[in-house]
Amino acid sequence: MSENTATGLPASIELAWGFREQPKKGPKRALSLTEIVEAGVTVADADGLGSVSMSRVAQELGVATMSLYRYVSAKEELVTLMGDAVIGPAPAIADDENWRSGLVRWAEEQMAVARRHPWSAEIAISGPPVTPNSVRWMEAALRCLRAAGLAPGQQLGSLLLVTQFVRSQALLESQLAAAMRASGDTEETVLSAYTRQLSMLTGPEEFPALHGVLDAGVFEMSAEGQEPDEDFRFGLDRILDGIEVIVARTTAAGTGT
Amino acid sequence: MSENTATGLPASIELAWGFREQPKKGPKRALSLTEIVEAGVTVADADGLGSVSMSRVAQELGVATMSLYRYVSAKEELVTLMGDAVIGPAPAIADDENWRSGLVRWAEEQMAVARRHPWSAEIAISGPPVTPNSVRWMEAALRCLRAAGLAPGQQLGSLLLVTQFVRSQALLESQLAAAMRASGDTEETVLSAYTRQLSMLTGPEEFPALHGVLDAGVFEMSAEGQEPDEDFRFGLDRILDGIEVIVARTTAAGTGT
DNA sequence: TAGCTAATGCGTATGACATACGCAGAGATG
DNA sequence: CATCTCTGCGTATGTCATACGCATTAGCTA
Repeated sequence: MSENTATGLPASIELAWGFREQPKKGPKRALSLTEIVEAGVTVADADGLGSVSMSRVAQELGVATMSLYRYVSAKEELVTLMGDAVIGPAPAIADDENWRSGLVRWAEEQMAVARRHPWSAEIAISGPPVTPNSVRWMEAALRCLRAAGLAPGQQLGSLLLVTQFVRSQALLESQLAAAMRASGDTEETVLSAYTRQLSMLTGPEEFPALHGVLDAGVFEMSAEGQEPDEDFRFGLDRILDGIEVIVARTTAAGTGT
Repeated sequence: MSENTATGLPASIELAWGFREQPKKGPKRALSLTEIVEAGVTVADADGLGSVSMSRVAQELGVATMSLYRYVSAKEELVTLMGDAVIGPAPAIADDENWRSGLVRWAEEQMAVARRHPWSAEIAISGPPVTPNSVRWMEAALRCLRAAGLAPGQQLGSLLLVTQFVRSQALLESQLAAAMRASGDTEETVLSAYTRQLSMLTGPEEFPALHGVLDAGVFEMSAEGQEPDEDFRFGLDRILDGIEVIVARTTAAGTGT
């Protein structure tokens, strides 16, 4: 609602960047932003993002609920900062690193984080990245894409593609895990339940392609697959193949003609 | 929590599929699921998904809040069905249609829906599609991918890629529109504000690739671009290029060897 | 050293909201 | 007519985010 600062960003975000010295006047602050964010992460790790409430986080810290609002102006800011905290610093990208392997590493590390903190994929995106670590990750990916020779607009478009893919894949995994936890069943059982549901709801005549997939036992397969990463790698490779097509085109145009 | 039905799906979902005849005994139902879902859509179209509450929807229909729970066992079900209602029936895919142009049409029509109901992109994905129209859309896309000669697992993986991309693109657009509405500024202003924020927070030495993009005025460009679809088409083409790579590989292997 | 004043932690209060529970009436079946 | 199921819905509960204001703290000034 109100532009709090010079950048137009919430004070807590600027604080996370290290701007905004604390004033000299009043009593010392009993907490720090980092402490609060860490407490939020602890709660989310333990009981999921749904259990993160202002009062729960305050309780975790042994302070009153309203005290948190001296550090964060809304819950959404807390959650955003929690997301920033768990991705951590971006992977280092060497200048001479192959763009594709760099992006693979980028995506894999991001995925690893998401597996460590499944709730992080549930955080609703409320705007472009403005938080320190997420901007650092952005920089890392852009370095790869720039090295690949893409134009700025293409870099941004490609980055979006990769990020969103990792995100959605992580969300999928986390939902599968949640369904397993809720039902107490194995991954295989949960997936085959889905197959059964679709089979009961749809006829093979009206839904031939769907039944083609169901009959192939795809969902069961995905459980038996040695590599849990198989789906992830497939999607990632598809996206990178797609990017490679224009990389090749751009390079050819720049070199050949 | 409880498996209500034979399929294990909530009663309202089965109802949406046309299963589950209404019982003969009690009073006639005053409402229908469709009516309720339409009322929800009306509210969301008018004031956004955030304004959809059980009481608000009930008010829209002139009934009491709790009455809705005779048709829907939780708000989440309502929202899921609202999402299903707005995507509507899937586009028809001719059997001899080129897989790629079929998917382009599929994605464009889905995007058109999302632009008509921006809130639909905000709906949290809580599991695989089980709702009638969304399964029909799934079928439509699978037909294209099957026609392309992909294996079932590849079909599913590719479908995921396209869906999630459309979804995230729609969400991005809707958030941009929301930011414009909130600030009263133009698209150009909102985007250049973001550029300014990043410029103030990051130094060109630490963030060379980022500044490369910022200096190119990418965000401003995207506002001046004649085609608002430009970003959408870029990402979509990238994904389809990526799919095409394995289509070609598969076809070559099947035909040549 | 005695204020002055900004900043702090936090108690209280408000207003949404989802939803459990149970009742009174409807209406088909026996 | 009696019964039993299903209806709409009033009431109540518990959770939450957050606005507001007060008492307290502690650096700065005189």
